[in-house]
Amino acid sequence: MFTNALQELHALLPKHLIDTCVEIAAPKGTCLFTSGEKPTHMFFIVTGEVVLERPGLQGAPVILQRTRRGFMSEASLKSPSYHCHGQVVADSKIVRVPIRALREALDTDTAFSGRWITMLNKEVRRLRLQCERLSLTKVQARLLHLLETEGESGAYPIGAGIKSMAGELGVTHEALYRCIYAMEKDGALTRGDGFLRLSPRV
Amino acid sequence: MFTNALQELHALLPKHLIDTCVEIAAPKGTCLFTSGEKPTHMFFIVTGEVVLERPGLQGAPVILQRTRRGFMSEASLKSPSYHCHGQVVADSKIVRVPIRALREALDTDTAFSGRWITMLNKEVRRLRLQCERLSLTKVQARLLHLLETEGESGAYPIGAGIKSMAGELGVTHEALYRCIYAMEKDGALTRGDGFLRLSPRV
DNA sequence: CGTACTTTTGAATCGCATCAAATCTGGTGG
DNA sequence: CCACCAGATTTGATGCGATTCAAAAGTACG
Repeated sequence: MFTNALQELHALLPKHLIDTCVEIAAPKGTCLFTSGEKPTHMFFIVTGEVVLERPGLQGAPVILQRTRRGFMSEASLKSPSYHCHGQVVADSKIVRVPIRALREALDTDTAFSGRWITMLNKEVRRLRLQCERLSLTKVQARLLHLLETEGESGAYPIGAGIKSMAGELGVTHEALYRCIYAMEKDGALTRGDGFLRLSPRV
Repeated sequence: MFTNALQELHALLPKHLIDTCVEIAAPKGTCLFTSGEKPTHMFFIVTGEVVLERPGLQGAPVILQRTRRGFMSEASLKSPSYHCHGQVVADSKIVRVPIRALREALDTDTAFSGRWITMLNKEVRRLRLQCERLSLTKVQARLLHLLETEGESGAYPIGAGIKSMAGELGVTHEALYRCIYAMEKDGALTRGDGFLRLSPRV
């Protein structure tokens, strides 16, 4: 649809909101927000990678969302406080939109709120796919599901590394490495240019 | 917030939309819609239980969502076709809202679209929790997570049975039975009245 | 060159899926 | 009222696959 993430943002937001946006460079390791904090901005990822995470019940952080493009934590639009951390895991370019102006625009501009609802619908569907994926028991099944549903004709960017992918898939990085290796050996998969590519079915 | 699901619906929808709603009784086994079909209505579950499911890659159906109250498949609002099945798994009372009127109301009534966005935000958060839950590896951890996040102070309705719960948790029913039994024996859990109850920490 | 991190390989263990079967349950019809 | 059936529930045994712990090799960066 859009070759460029910024185009997408411009198509979504009304013009007067765009003027209030600030583009920031967020190096890996930056914390955009932490749990409990009051949201003042919405973050739109242009390039790079950001994860939403929560300290897990047993200690290990759980990744709730991994975003390489698009809004992060849309759900916090009307929340008085964040319920998770926003952590930058790869050098990123991010557009910051003041949340108050955004809320006002949503209240007055019906065309905009329609587009916003469309975006949320997309996110809901994406999350349902992720749930479906996580309910698969085998690593290979999850990886195939990821490549088939999120990849562009079977090509999926590795992004911030296999470890980060493993987290998103809900498996250990060792298991994912072994799975990728086995599938490469089978010829079901190739790796290169920072992409995983499904081999076309013969 | 609302003791009654219908109150919730009335608070959400504008009055003129309520008049277009039809309440239907859907016995267990009813299929509300199937994949590929064009959405003409939105379904609001008043009582009972409905699941969104998709035929899994390996055959076994995958449960994407289990709703006992509230809108089902909100994400299909603007979709030309459903991407999953809506299956009634317990005798249910359901309100059917014509999707066209709903769309028109969202386009013109900003207060309503604001409430709709709030609802979608809640759904996004719920789905993220589900992802978090499914990324836990042990059955007991998933069950605890479910009771802690979705239960009312640790009490969670079993609803349409353990098998249905097992599907939602992404585990086999045998594993869940065994887990519940073990936790009951430990005194961490009690069962009764169709509820699972977490024992208060001593 | 050293440090920190990712990637990779190895081996042991454990929990869950799987298959099988018995029991229990509610509902139906004779 | 009982026989019967379909489904849910429960228990048992087995094997696989992922986790886990450990450690080596590779890589980026100052």
